[in-house]
Order: sequence, then C-alpha cells, then structure tokens
Amino acid sequence: MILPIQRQVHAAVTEAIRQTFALAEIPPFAIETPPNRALGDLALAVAFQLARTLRKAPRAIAQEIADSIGPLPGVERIVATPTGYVNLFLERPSFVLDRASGRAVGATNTEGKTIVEHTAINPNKAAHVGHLRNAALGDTLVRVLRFRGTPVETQNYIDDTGVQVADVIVGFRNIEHKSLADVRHIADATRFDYYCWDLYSKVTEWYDGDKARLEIRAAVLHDLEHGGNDTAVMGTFIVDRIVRAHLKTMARLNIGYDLLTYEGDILRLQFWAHAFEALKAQGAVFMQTEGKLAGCWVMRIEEGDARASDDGSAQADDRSAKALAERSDADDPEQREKVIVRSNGVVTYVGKDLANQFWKFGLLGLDFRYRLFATQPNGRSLWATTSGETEAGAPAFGRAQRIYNVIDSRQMYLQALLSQALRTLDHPKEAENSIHFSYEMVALSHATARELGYEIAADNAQKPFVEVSGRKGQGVKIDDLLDLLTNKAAKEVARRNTEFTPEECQHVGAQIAVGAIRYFMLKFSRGKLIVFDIEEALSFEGETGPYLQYAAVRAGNIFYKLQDREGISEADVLAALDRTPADELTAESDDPTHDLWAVVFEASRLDEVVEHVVRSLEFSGLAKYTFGLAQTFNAFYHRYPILNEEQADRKRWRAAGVAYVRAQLTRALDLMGIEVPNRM
RNA sequence: GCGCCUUUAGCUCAGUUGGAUAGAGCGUCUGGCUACGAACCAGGAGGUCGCAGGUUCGAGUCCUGCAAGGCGCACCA
Repeated sequence: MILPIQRQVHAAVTEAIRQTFALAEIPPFAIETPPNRALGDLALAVAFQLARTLRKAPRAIAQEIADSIGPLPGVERIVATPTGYVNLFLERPSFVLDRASGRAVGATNTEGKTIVEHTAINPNKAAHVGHLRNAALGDTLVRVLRFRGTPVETQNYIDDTGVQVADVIVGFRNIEHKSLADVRHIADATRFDYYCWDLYSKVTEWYDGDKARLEIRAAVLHDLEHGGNDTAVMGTFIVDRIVRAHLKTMARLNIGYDLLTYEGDILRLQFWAHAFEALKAQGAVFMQTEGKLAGCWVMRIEEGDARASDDGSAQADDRSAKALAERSDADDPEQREKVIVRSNGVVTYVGKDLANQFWKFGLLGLDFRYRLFATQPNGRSLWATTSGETEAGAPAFGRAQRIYNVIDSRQMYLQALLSQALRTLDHPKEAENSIHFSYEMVALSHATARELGYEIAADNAQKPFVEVSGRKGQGVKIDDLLDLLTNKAAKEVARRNTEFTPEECQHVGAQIAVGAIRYFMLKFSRGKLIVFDIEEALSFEGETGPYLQYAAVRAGNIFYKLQDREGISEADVLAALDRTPADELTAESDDPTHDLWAVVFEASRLDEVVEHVVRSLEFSGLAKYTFGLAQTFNAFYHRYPILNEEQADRKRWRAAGVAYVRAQLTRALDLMGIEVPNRM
C-alpha cells in the first residue's frame, strides 16, 4: 500500500515549500508515479505550478524543494531532475519488509453508509449479457468501496408489478391457457427463466397481431397492483421463481446482495402515498388541467444544467433562466412535464422510484418490513422487503448518506428527475449524493447474432451491431455464456492437468469462465458501447481474466514447490528477512523496469488505484492496472529464477517479493469478483 | 429541435485533478519450452490522437465552433 507514504510526503513537501518560499497559498499538487523506476518512485510536478508566481525556472525551484526537505522515514533520497520534477526514491528493503509482512495497512475511510443499487432485472425472463454489465459494474463498485472502508448496503430492485411480469402472465393464460397449477408444474419441470424468455417474445408477437389485446395486459396490470386476486397470486409465484433463478445466475459470478426491494411493497406500505403528499405540499407536482396531459399529476422538468454545488451556480441559474424565457417565447409554449400519476389515478414507475429513493435516504418517515429470503453461497444473509410481519434479526436498512444507482445511460433523464425532486423538497445534500452510475449498453456483433440464429432487421443491417432485446428474445443468456466458457476452460484444464478429477476440472473451469467474463465487462470504460462477440469473449489469451489468474497461479506454484522441495513456508521466508542482505533490491539493476523492485512497487499501488477508481467510477483503470501488474510479474518471473537461484539472500528476497505481489494480485482480482484457482 | 455520450495504430481499446519518449491486446513478421507450467516471454513493423481555432512554460487531456456515429427527450418500466 502506497497511500500512507504519499500522504506523508505530501505533508513534508507542503511544509518545505512554505518555509522556503514564504508563500501564503500553495496550489494543490499531486504525488505522481514516474513512468519508470529508473527515474524514481514518487514524483512531484509542483515546481512547474510554482514557476509563474515565483518567477523562477522550474528546475531551480525543484532543486530548492529537494534540498529543503529533511530526511523522511522510508525515503532514501530526493532529487531534482533537469526537466523540473522533484523525484523521490524509496528505501526499498524496509518498504518490502513492511508490506510482505502485512505491517503496512491502508488508511481507514470514515465515510457514512452508502447504498448501491444494481442488477434490477425485470423478473419475467432469463438474465442476458446486457444485465451482466450492470451487475458486474455494480458488484465491483460494492467491493471497491468496502475495500477502502466504506460501509455499503447492496440492494436489488425487483419490479414485480410492472408490465413485463404482466406480459408473461398474459402469455401463460391467454396464449398457452395454463392454470396456476400448470405454471407451477412447468416451473418445476423446466428451466423456468428460459421458458419465460421464449414465452415473453411470443407475447410480444401476439400483441402485434391485434393491438386490442393490449387491453388484456392493462387489466392484468391493474390486478397485479391491487393484489388479493388470482392474477396477483400467479404473479407472485412467477416473480419468486425468476428472482431465484437470477440470484443463482449471479451467484455463479460471485455476485450477491443484502436486500431485495420489491416494488409491490412500496405500494402496499403506502410509500408512494406518503411521498406524494410531500411532493404536493412542496408544489413539486401539480394537477395539469389543460392540454393532452389534463387530469395527470405532473412534475416540471428543469432544462439545462441543474448542478447546485459549485460557485458558478449563479451564472448557471442566469443561463437556465434565460433559456427558459426563450423557450416560453418560442414556438413550443408547452413546458416539459413528466407524468407522475396518470389520469386514471395509477402512479407511474417514476413515482414509485421517487418514493424508493426518499426511503433510501431516510427521508420518507416510513420503513419496509423485512423477511429473510435466503442464505447466499458466500454465507451472507439475503433479506427481502415484505408487507407482512418483520422477521427477527433484520438489520437496519436504508438511511444512507450516499446512494449509487447503477443504471444504463438511457435512464439518465429519469435519474436527473430524481435529483431534481430531492432539491425541490429542500434536500440539496441528498440530491448531490444521489449518484447515477451510468454506462453504455451491450449489443451483439453481427457474427454472434447470426450464430444465435437471429434475423437482422433491414433497418439494423447498416449498424455495426445488433441491439439486445428481451422483448424480441434476442440476446445471449448469461447462463449459456457461462456454460460455454466453463466447458471450454475445463477441457483446457483437463489437458494441462492430467491428474485432475472431472469435478476439479469443472470447478477450475468455472472459476476461469467467471474470470474471463467479469474482466471483459470491466476492461472497457463506462461510456463505451460493448459490441459483444462470443469468439472474442471466449479468448483466454492476452488481456483477459485468465491471463491475470494464470499469473497469480504461477506465483502460488512457487510456494507450493518451495514447501514441497525444501520444506520452506511463506512464513519462513519472511521470518529472517530483516537480517538478510538486500543486494537484490538495492544493487544497480540492468533492467529497472522488470526487476524485483519494479514489480513489488507496482503491486503496492493498489490502494492508490482504488482511490482513483472510486473518484472516477471508471473500473477500466482497475482492470488495466491489474493486467499491467500481471504483465510485469510475468516478465520478472521469466528473467529471475527463485527456486533455482543459488544465492540464498537473493532467493529469499525474491520469494518475499513474490509473496507480496501474489497477495496484491489476489486482492485486485477479488475486487473484480475473480477468484484465483489453486492450479489451472 | 434540445440534452447526454463516442471519435487515439489494420481491428478492439487504455491513457491518473494538463506534465517526462502517446501505450496495451488482437492480427502480422522474427525469435525463445530438458517446466518456479508457453493460458507465457523477448523483439520488429504499424499514430497528423475526427477537423479548425483558442488558453498555457506545456494540450490526447481544458474552452469555442464544426463533422460523423450512438442514445435519450411516452399517461412504458
């Protein structure tokens, strides 16, 4: 872990600048990492920033700073470069010793409770690769926040009263003429989420055949929302089975949750009614009496930027006010309004979600009741909301200081509406801490769509991708993809490890499959549309999850063999390290970018990378960092033998370094939800 | 029409509050297995960072304009 040293250096440099140049105000400056270890381990570009105010050359300033910093613990020397940087070289043996022995612990974060909501798949069909991106991003966010000490509650929103569930009910009843008993039988006898996948696309076609059939859906929807009828019973059954199928799929990917939030409970427990009163009281919603929205309760939509935090807000207000004025003069006199309650009195999804968000911040004055839903494979309890009695042992849910909603970028408009509602109700802090973690969608490549037998519509033929559509039944199901990857990997494992049992091959194959798919979902930045291609996803070479796992496995093998051949354990290696000459680390190296120090130093940067990732919500940085670390390790591994190294002191330091790199690599992979197999 | 996103090597993408020689993977060409496992490593070729201005000691990164492509702007969720 590198952050503690960085903070200490930052403080010392600030003090040195203050004393040397007598500046009232020191501009904020960062501790950077030089491009390679030959230049140093930590770098400061602060001399460039000071050059103007001090009217001196950066190089001279850098030199003065370097000279004025006293000796620092852990720092061997400080140099000013001819280009104007101040670079620091760390004291290597103590650095490695502290980290390999686990003495250097990262700083603990003291942030308040955070809620991350992700996955939120409509409970009416199997999960596909589009959902996978959401869950992979969401779960990694949870892991990364917890790593730095933030308390996190993970929620999965279940839309059990929406049209999608209604559609499947219509399919069972009006197309297949099934009773509840029939549906139960089908659920027990088939892969129910797959069955519903096909049924759902059939329903879509059925509606297309005669638009009047949509009235059947409306009636089902009405029954679902009101409950206490046969439709609601069938809906509850279908939702429960599909949700459990989704949870099983996600568990395969090492993804779990703390709470399932059911939309039905939001209605039954009067959350919406409560939120509605508050919105009305503040004038955030009003009854429209004219135009095509007459009879609806609507919310005005603020156009333009609505950020309230920074000091440019006055200007921003000016601009948006001007924009509004122009708009009202313009040819479209109607202001933008979003319907919250329909003219028939039924609340829209937006209304229900508003109530949910208020609850998350503890602003609603109401709480759900809770039931234990399941115990997850990792041992964690999974709770669900209920309108019935609360079971004993339920933890305190909700009341967060910050919430992240992991939803694709198409929902940006609605997410902005949520923030607006919070501001209108005079909760600017909550509005600011309500974060839409948005990302672009996943589409299919033409080759993969063809492989799956989907016909490509004429209007989509020109596009380089095919949109995933649950409604049309077009998409790659997560379980199918995992099966494909697992079988391929298991076959390879069997080829390489002839002594493995079939079960072992399957187990390791599954771990590799998860590594491949989760890494694939994280290596692109959020704003990039992923064109999913099976061929590409099946690759295990190059920049892939299995490459990272392989590096960690290799590091592990060294210790298995060390124990096996020489009876030396990891603890033995570390025990006598402080008395071992450290030439391996300190002597001039002919390859400063791939030697022991380079790889150990790189491994220590995980905490810094995590901080950056949390700030930017850009997990490609974590993926790329881990890949780079594995690359550096692999290069080191090829060049520097450990088991066969003849000089005992060198061997010992290398082994200690590898132990640390292995631990950090394992941590980094864990943040991405990827396990390291014992062998592969 | 308005808003958001994207544009970097043949292809797919990284690029850390502006900073050191713009980097990976794939593909391609060359070389390396008597193994701490080649799911690997070393090396070559491959770039006008969409275009045009601007700010700065310094711009792939910030600002303005333009272009191309994607998404959104429902009494759907």
